[in-house]
Amino acid sequence: MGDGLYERIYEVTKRIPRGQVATYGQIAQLVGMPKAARQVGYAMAALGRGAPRPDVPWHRVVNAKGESSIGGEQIECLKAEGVAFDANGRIDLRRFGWQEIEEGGLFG
DNA sequence: AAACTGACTAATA
DNA sequence: CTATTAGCCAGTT
Repeated sequence: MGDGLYERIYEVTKRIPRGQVATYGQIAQLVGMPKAARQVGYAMAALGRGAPRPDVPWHRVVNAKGESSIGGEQIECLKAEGVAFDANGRIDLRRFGWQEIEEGGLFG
């Protein structure tokens, strides 16, 4: 523990602000492994499976299409935080996608 | 030790 | 829109 890739993923996931979502690939980039989007998903799968990680908001992680890969509780949790889904069950990442850098304010 | 299984993404055809 | 391919890691059997 602590020196695994999964732990790194959990640390980044914990930084996602409430009411926003991040993609697997985005987190993969933040941990320094832009091609490890899969591992991010697998790391999330490892949660809610007897691994107590109540401090990791795994529900704020969705796929690149802006939709929940598992649905169910995932979607319910996001709706409860104010994240809106369209008729296709997709999230508008322009609005709810997590951006480390703020809008820039230049035009934002 | 080897094989299997998972909540992904981007590019190409 | 679908199918295929390459790139990643950890836990279970």
